[in-house]
Amino acid sequence: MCAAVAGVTLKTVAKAVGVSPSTVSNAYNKPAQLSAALRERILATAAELGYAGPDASARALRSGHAGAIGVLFTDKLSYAFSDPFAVGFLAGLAEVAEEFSTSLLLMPLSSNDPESGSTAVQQAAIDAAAIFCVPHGHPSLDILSARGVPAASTDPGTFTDSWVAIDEVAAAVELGEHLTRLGHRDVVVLVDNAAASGSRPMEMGLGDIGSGNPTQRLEGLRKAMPEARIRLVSGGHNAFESGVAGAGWALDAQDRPTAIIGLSDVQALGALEALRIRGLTPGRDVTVTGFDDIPAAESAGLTTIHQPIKDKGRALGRLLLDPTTTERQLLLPTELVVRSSSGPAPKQL
Amino acid sequence: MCAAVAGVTLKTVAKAVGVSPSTVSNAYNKPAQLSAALRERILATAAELGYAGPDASARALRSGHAGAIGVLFTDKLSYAFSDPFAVGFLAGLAEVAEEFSTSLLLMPLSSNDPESGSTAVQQAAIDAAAIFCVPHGHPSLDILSARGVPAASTDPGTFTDSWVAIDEVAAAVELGEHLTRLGHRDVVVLVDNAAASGSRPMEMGLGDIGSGNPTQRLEGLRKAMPEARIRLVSGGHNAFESGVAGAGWALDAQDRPTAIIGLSDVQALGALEALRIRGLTPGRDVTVTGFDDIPAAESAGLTTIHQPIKDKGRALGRLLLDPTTTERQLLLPTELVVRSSSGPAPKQL
DNA sequence: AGGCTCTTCTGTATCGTTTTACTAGATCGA
DNA sequence: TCGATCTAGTAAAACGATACAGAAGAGCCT
Repeated sequence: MCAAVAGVTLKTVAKAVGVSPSTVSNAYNKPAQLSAALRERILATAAELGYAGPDASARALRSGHAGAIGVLFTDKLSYAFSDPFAVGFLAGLAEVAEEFSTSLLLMPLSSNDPESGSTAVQQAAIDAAAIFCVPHGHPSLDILSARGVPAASTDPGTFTDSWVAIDEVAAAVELGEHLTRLGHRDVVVLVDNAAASGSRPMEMGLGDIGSGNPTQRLEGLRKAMPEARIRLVSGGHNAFESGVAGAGWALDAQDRPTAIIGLSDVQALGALEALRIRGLTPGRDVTVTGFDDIPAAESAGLTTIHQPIKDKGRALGRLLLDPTTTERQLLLPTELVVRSSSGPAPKQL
Repeated sequence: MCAAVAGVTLKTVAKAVGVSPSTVSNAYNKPAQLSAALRERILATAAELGYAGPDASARALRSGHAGAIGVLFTDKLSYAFSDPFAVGFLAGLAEVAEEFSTSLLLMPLSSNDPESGSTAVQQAAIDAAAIFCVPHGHPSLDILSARGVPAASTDPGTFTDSWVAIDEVAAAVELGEHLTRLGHRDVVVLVDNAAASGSRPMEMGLGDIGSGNPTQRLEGLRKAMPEARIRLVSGGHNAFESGVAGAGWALDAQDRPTAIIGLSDVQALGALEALRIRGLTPGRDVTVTGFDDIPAAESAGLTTIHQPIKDKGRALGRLLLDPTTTERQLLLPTELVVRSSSGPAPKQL
């Protein structure tokens, strides 16, 4: 009830009750080790003195575990929350974390000097780390790997060999084949690129794509659409607005593509908005497809690749927290979901 | 690069280089305190030995701050992510956290025995805590308050006197007046109630409502609709599905209300879905309103109360992290946003 | 009574840092 | 040349808890 009084430690309480510090510690951590009566007395005295229970940092130091797992996110932490895909992953992860009464530590990715120990990834007291769609070669990954905390990733290509992923290439092939069947031979792919942020949308080269998911999805598309012209366009980082901008650019260009492929659903939804603004009908005038199948994709009628994102979070959580987990590498199933936003390519003039 | 080698501490490095531990510590924390050459040498040796930088827990213990702020969420952590309102708040909070290179520690609310020190709220090493829509009287609040960490809440009624809130009553009055003007005299309010979860939707008394936002919003409604019959219905915890269920129950009842008021947008959106299923048109057959104005509310044409949720997160973050902040109590503006889901009450037969 | 196990509690070392006060030598203005 | 001010570094004491090895006493069996 009453607020903690500064300077009151376990030792203070021990002295007040007249027992050893170990006993007080046990009162909190191993109730079985001491008589109920004494425990009662200790807790009462503690309350009286304004002692709020063992200090978290001290406990973490001595006992060697922090009761929290770190989460490393794509790009800016604040963007992460704008993508329902990421949020779905978090929800799954949180579910498992709750089960093990472990907290989730969301760490901002530092683009700082990796040598200064001041980055969150360095500072964070965590028992393990979940890596969510962090581009290969990001400095924070090096720091994390150097720290030696157990880690699991959503990407098989990260330093750790614990991961939960989908077969990105195969999924993209499935989508590409769908588009090929519909006769699309000229497509624009909306990619995430922080560099294009703020400035106007621009066409990208393969080198501008962060390795990881994006490259693999592109690889699959190329494989399934060997005869198509595939252009890469970015309207900024992964977000709805970037989709609007990037797709808008493509639609207004001289040679309008017959299909626009968002590498994520948020971008694809942005593309749908760009169509709407221009009075174009998705699936008839221009085909739009996404990736991930976030909830909003369904009501928007977006053709996309479904992946069980919440399960991904759950599985990753288990990998980190559940010692009985044996499979360290999981490939989750995906499925092409065809909705109204994709249709046959209009005959070219 | 190479993974951390267990057992290598700051001391080991110090011995290897032939300097004192303090100097090694300084090499990481206060580069200005030692010659660049020596620092270089220390860092090199550290890398060679597989030392990954100062241990986070030890640093936290000794220096007294953890580099993280805790976030206490409504109900289950995993539900939190299903409400875009909560997610928006988090995004704002994350923005500020990033600025101060501080991590966000999401803690599952324990419904456990508050005496066992095993709850996340107890264990967490945090410098401060953000309290987001936690119902009054929740045990975790007591624990938190007892720990004596600086805290800020989205609710003026919590133990701390730092808060960022909206005038809930006034907002509800505005909404209620809108409905009164439209002639609604028989309304159902969809409330959050974990107890109704799983079971069938049910009518609630005032006592079943968690104190905090919900009570105040109700108070405002009553004030603005003095002549109306107001029923409370819950389809479970705060979620889309509960809205579908609760609204469905109300719509199928003998005496159908002319308006359904979701105490949150997610519930209201669920209500819209319930209307859709039954072939009813929102705003004509039945009026539906929400609270919060999440992004999806706009495209759904939902009449609702807009509040700057991301700003709320940002402001709360500042309250916790920015020492130059002086105003400890902030009231953010709200605005009634009228869209197509509200319309005049149909003439009663 | 002697030996055995249980229960309940004690003391102390230790976890890996950062902090504080302090020192030896260099630099400098007068 | 003298004291004052800086610089680059050291030594030892915290920080607040938990782990570990034991010890005193109770209870039980033979």
